[in-house]
Amino acid sequence: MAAVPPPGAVRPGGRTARVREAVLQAAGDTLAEKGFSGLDLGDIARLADVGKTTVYRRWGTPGALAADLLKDMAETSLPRARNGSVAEDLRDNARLVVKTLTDPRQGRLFKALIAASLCDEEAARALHRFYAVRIEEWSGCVTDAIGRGELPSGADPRRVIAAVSAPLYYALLNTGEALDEAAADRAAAAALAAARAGAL
Amino acid sequence: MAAVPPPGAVRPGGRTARVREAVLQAAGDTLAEKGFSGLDLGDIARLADVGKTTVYRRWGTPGALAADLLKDMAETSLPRARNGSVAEDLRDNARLVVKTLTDPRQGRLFKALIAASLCDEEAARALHRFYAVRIEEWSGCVTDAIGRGELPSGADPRRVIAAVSAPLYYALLNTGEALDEAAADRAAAAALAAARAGAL
DNA sequence: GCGTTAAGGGAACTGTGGTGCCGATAAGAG
DNA sequence: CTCTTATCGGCACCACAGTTCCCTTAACGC
Repeated sequence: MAAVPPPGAVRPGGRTARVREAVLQAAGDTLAEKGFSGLDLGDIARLADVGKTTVYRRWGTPGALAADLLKDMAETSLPRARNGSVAEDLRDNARLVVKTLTDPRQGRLFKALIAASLCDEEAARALHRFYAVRIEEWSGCVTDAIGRGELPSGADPRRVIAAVSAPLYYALLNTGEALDEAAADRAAAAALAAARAGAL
Repeated sequence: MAAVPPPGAVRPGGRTARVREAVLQAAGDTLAEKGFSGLDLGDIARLADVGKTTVYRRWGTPGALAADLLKDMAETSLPRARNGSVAEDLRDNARLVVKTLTDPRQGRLFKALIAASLCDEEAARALHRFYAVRIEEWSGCVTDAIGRGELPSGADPRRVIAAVSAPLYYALLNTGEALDEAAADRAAAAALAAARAGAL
């Protein structure tokens, strides 16, 4: 059982890195444009101007490619808000989520990545990791609020942040309802009310 | 522009109906077992003991087949709870959702159908319709509660019901967190607190 | 630099998912 | 019951996604 290193792991620099970058770029564009079911590795190779064999060897399946894209996305982080009040911080978070999900490219990309996570176990792990990172980044807002006495000390920071996003994703995925600023503000207010009541 | 009726629409009875039933049954089984990406129309034909040509002619794509399954599912409705208190009704709803999503067959099936809705426009419409129906069925709990004075009259029944499910689906799809009875009770309590505070 | 070999890329091959064709069967109108 | 024709189903066909083979290029350890 000699551990066979996956292709690209031994000499990850130079050309290998350039290939990965070009492929992930093409994958993001294609996912945003055609969705997960339109992610064909042959197309990606042509679009990234890379050998078809290379794409099949390094990624193998659309799911694995989506998973790698998610790993890449999890590394670039956005700074959270620091308004000095939870109400405003949560509202900013909700509006950011809505802005992302309604953006023509980002919204379609996120849908496609969720689809990927539902079709591929590896992509699912990468997606969960991605959201864990994003939630962690914003949970400081809640920790600070507890410190300021704005929220009960029993409140779970990650659950509060998750509670803000949840209804927005539910609208996106399940009901298909419109995502606008009013929806964002409602989501933030609901999460805040639940947190204040000690339900989170 | 003579409207060409889709195959199966002119003589929907007898054999045609039996074929549809067998195909939808096979589609449900396959979606639950292999997910949306494993939904191959050729396999379905073999499993349902039906001509391959027939499946391709009537449904054409995995997405359209999933959409038809969703239409079928939207027709069979489950009765809502009537405990006499919103808190209990919402808790029952949350527990039902968790029970469904953690059931080995149902949980996988729902994931697969959501994946289908993210890959196919028609399946997306069918899924949104499905949830609209399910939410409508339970919104009576909230309407009744408003009548009893348990909730402010401004509360939107469908939004309250959606708020119960949202964190559970968020856990299922985005974070991958465990779905247990505690999570259900928390979701119900949070929705209730938000509704009482007038945030919904 | 140099040499080793990991990684890339071109081209030919193949299994199979999806289609077209056409005769067989039975739904539904009268 | 009879007739019309919608729908089913078997078979042959084909385009192409995914693989294999092997040569070329360039990482990176020394």
